[in-house]
Amino acid sequence: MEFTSLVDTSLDLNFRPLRVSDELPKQEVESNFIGLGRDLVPVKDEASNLIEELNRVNAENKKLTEMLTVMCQNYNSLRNQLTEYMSKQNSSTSGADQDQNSDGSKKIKIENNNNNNNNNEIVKSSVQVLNSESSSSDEDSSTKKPREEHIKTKTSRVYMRTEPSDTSLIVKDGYQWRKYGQKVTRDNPSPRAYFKCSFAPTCPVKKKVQRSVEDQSILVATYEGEHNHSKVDTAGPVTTTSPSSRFNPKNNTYAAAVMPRQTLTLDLAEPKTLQNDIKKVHSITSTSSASGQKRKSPGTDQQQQNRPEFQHFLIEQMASSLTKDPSFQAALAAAISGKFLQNNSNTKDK
DNA sequence: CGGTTTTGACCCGCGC
DNA sequence: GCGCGGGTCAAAACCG
Repeated sequence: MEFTSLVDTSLDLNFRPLRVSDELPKQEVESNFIGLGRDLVPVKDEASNLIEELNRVNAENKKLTEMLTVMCQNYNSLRNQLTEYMSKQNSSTSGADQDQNSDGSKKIKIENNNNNNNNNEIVKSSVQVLNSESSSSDEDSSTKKPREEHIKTKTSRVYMRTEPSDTSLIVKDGYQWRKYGQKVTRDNPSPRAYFKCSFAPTCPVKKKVQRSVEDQSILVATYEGEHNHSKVDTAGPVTTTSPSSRFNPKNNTYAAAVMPRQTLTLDLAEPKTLQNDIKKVHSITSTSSASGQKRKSPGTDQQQQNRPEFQHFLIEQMASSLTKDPSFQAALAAAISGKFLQNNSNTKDK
């Protein structure tokens, strides 16, 4: 299982002008645009907008870097666990006992623990892969299904933290669902909701959502099957409260206009790519940064910006801003969990 | 008016 | 055969 297939998430960072910042001397900003022959007052506004934008982009860069680090750590951890499991599987054909869950089904359970104290919505995401020949657990069972479907059905589970006050059983995963039933089960006082993909019967995917017995604030979503279509482009599932980061659930991207008419796509397919994309962000922001400071000492600033320390700082700034954006976190989490599911299905097919 | 949600009824497998 | 429990159906209610 490669991370590339796991997370094919792109970022589109759609930045909007922010609040006015007084950190940069106004004169510098003004002087930058005098040469453009513009009126002073509009230039002032535009310049301050650019500065705001720059500051915000820097902050987001930092956030993104932090988030990337955490993601990479989690990914490595997940891959190690998977590798370990695979090697166990290969070394012993009868070694399934230790991998069996209490319900008897053979599963891979990879947990991705909540990394820190920020407001991540997804506390942990786990992927459970049922062996094609194995029976399903009580939770995962679709006992009435024909055997063939049993073999084909991919089951995965996603854990998502919700607000304690939020009583809805809605898991934002980028797909559109239609609820077709709700039931109170014996082992859990919380009702279990049953959803079908809105594209049913074309798309056979179902999901069950129920609150965790241990922690009522955690929603456990169990997915069965795999989508035969792309994500629905609805604002609902991954609504971002901040217009600055517009998430597109169709392709798991964040749309970003870093600079006016400049759209940037961050491909989260793999850490290396991500790093490169962050650098793209940086290079764009560097450009805007340069335009804001060029006047004073163009050459010096250019050199300054080319310094790795400065680049790193900018990256950190942007990443920081991104990772502290709850809407971005939610969208990213949804995208990743969605990709986990997809990858899970694809892996099973092979 | 069409799509979605709600909810009681029904179906089916399983254990006794 | 019966009861139990999970899953699904489908009519009514709801909503935009």
